[in-house]
Amino acid sequence: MRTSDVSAIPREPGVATVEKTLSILEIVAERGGATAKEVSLALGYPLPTVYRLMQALVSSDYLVHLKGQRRFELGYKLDRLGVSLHRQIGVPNPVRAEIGRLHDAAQTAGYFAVYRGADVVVAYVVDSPEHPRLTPLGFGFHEAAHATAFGKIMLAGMTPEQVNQYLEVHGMPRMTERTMTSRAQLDEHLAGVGHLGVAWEHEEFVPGMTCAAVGVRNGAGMVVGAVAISAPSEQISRVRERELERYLRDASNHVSRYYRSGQTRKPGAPAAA
Amino acid sequence: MRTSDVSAIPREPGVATVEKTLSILEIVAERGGATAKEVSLALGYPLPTVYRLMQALVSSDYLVHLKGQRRFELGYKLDRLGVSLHRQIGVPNPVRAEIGRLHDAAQTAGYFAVYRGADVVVAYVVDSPEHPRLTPLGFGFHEAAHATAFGKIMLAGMTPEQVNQYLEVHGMPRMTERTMTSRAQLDEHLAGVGHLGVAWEHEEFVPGMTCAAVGVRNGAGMVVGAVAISAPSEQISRVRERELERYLRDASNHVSRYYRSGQTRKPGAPAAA
DNA sequence: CGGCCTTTCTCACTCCGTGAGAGCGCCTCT
DNA sequence: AGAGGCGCTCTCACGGAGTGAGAAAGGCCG
Repeated sequence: MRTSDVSAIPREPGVATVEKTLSILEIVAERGGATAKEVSLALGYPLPTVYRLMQALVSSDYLVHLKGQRRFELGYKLDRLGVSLHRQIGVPNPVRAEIGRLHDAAQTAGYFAVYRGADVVVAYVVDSPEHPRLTPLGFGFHEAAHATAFGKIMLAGMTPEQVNQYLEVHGMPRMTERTMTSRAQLDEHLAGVGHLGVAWEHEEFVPGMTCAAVGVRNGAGMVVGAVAISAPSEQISRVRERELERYLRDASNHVSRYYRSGQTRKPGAPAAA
Repeated sequence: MRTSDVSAIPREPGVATVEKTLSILEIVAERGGATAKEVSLALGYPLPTVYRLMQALVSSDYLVHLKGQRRFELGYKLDRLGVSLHRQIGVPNPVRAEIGRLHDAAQTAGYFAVYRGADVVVAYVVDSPEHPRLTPLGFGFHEAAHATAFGKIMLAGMTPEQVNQYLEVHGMPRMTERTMTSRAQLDEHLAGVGHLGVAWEHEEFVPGMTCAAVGVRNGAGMVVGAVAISAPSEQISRVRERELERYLRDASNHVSRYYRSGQTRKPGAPAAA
């Protein structure tokens, strides 16, 4: 929902046309297809402009024009780009399988997170109707590292400068009443996490939900990722915590072994399978 | 690639900026990430322009800037758009399962195709290392209906005017030496396909590969999609043909039953014109 | 056949994107 | 460490590209 208030908003010196074009794409995506008029109304752009931009998108295969139904829908190039993105983030199949095993064994949603540039990003998730993922924690989630279990593991694996930089960009927004929002508190917590090798997060991100994570390390011993689980807090007893930690360490060991064994990154060709 | 000579190229009156922006996106996708300079060189756009456009893409989350590695890679919004596209094409789970069963039973790659606007598009594929898909036939493939088995089924399910329109847009390009390229020949063939209820395609699309398809019908008896398989021609004996037809009809029956039973989220009627 | 909606076209204006060039800052090589 | 190279950003004046009102063309409906 973009407000098209031209006067008030301090327009970044971006390329206005690009922004308009992309917002059209997103409107069509949100609504599952839209007519030009709907877009025009929703975004406040004049009709001819909308048509021109949409035609540009159609001719590049980012949209298709369903003439019969007088609607625009998303085009096929978006699938290819999505696939490319997944290939760039590149979670190897053995790792996927390991997260699947974690999900099965722990009977919780299972996650795998990696660094990407200065960010911490969810790269793979396995869940099921009985054990669903935390709603915002899908592929590509890269916010609020201070309030998630895998985020803490990954922050603990960064240099102090990197942590500073991360927090400068993202801040420490309060997600729930338990979220840590003071830097001192977080630093102390991260020291503990680094010491124990496991991070717990009790309702600091979503009320009623608990997460835990363990780091994945490469041959040099550096944290390169994290395996994590999430579960309703009510299901987490002392015994259950021990059990989950065991599953996490187990998964982490297997994944770490994979990353140590060579095939770390960019194996050139996305090997079959 | 010279950018200097504007007069020679018959520029469509598209929005040039949009085109440039999207081509940047695609370069980054192809190469699995790129620096601004690489993009500038590859596309022949001046560096500042590339930076400006890339920053616009970054600020909309279509790209990310990995400052550490001085590279741009694809952003997370592309995943969401890809997911939206899949939702718009919307192959219901029971249908997916049926194609999976087709793959298992027939021991071939399995396909499901639907109408989308005036197009015929591959909506779902199940394959495996032993039985891989035909290389260009991935999700979103929508060309050369005259040379594919599912394309023939879907053309046979369209009105003559719809077929005319389709062929006007796409033509009948020769794919192999067996491709039908005359309209009369195709019409005759389609009549046979409509009569038999199954379409075969012997090396008309890719040399050495054979495909077959059977239509999926809704409650009104209209073709709304097609189930298909592909296999190396050398594996196709007379007996095997019979067997594959049986599997296809079986899959088609199950899928058709699903579409008759109500739950058709979209009335995938062949809407054209 | 006549209304209504979608889509395309035209055209003059002006605003927006453009791109050379300079300058800054980080990484690397010696 | 210093020097050099490279990646990245900013500025600014020019010019053409995008813009958007308006109207006309094309379809579908009753």
